[in-house]
Amino acid sequence: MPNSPATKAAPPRRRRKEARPAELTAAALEVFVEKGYAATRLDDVAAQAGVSKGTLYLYFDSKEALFKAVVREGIVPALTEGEALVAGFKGNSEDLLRELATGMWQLIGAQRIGGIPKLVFAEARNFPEIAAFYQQEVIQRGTALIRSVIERGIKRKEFRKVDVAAVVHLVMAPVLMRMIWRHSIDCCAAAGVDDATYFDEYFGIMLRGLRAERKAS
Amino acid sequence: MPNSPATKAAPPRRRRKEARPAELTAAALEVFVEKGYAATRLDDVAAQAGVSKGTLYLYFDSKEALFKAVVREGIVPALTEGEALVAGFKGNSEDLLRELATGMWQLIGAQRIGGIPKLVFAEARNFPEIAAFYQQEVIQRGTALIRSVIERGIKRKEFRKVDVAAVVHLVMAPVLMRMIWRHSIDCCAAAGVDDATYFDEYFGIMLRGLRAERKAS
DNA sequence: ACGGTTAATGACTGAACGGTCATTAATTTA
DNA sequence: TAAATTAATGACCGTTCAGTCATTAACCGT
Repeated sequence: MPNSPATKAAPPRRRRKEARPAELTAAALEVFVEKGYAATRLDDVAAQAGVSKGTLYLYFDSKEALFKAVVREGIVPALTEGEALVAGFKGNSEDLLRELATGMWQLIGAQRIGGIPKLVFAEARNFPEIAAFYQQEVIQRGTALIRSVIERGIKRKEFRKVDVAAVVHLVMAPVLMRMIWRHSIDCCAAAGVDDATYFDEYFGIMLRGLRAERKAS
Repeated sequence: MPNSPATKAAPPRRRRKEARPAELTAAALEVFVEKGYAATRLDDVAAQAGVSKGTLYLYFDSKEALFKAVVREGIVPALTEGEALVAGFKGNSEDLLRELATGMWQLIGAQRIGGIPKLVFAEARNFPEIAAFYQQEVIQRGTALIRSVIERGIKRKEFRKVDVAAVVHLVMAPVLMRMIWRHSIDCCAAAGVDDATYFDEYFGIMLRGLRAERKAS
């Protein structure tokens, strides 16, 4: 039994004004993804970060502000990166879609932050402020990004003519559902299908489904 | 001002032992879908059904029991119907998949009960009992149902050889995501795409993606 | 009409949680 | 080293909610 006799001796306070915000959003991400928004207790976030609840309120005005910070830090940069990829891409649109989806999966889906979309979908109704925020900062940019890829493919005659708005959602759905499964019923191994196989089949179906038919000469 | 002078006169009690359970599950469905599981207050469910909270506990042991009753009443019968469709189907597998997906959408997705999957995905982590229940009674049967259709198609050489487990999830994803959108960020009109268009494009891509390539003679 | 049965009620309990603020102590400055 | 500054604390408040139970009243048989 180390640390005797007072095992519960209060650890010394540390003043670390600079490092706190990042530590707190990291801790918050952990707990939000684990518990959801409403069910996250700020005491738990504080404990996870090794500080008291009071300290949390020193850096963030409210639970909502804390959540927004987590999203801005974890998702928005990935979107910016995706936009850059699309803007500068030279090859065919199939490859672009592949790279974009794969990149987004690696940056978001496969990370802890990949638990956030589930949370937002789940609790949007109960927290309209958060829904509006996420709509603006993530969904609008995300769908615009996919749309630009689909339209590029159609314009270059690599993809069939399809209803772009619908297809944008169809392309995103399997990726989003993969994130959702991973963070809900069967943690980390949705029905025993590994990521590689899942994405292989995803591209196999999606790209065959989008490909412009080769007109018999 | 009708009903004067005591506008707040307590409405008379009514004893309706037979009708209550169905009324209560209907009210519960409404509130669960609106608020989610944890955020649903049993007082609200009772109010929605026009009874007091005490009455609710007369018919259901707990919130959990109430929720299970809602699922058993609203989703399980649709699965049974789907199983019957597949078991007796004579045509080709493309048409079977079409009918199954369309039928499930009409029976579940387009109804209020279509809000339940979102809720389960969202809160499975926090309520393991409910996750296990839903896994057993819905997910297992649902995935088995889709799997049987995919396998049928491959066996009859109507579909390509694919990784069945992965494709089962890929086929379900767009339908599930449609339900989720509908009950979260943009209520009832996911990004301005109507159901008909969405499902047209869904089948267009999925079936093209699954179809066995016609070997050049 | 009246007494017995039981469906229905709603005030109450105990636990939980977001947010506050007076107090404490680490660090800096003089 | 002593005073000033401010980061950090945690007890506390008001509110919310699942579940309980003593009381009330609707219905039924006689």
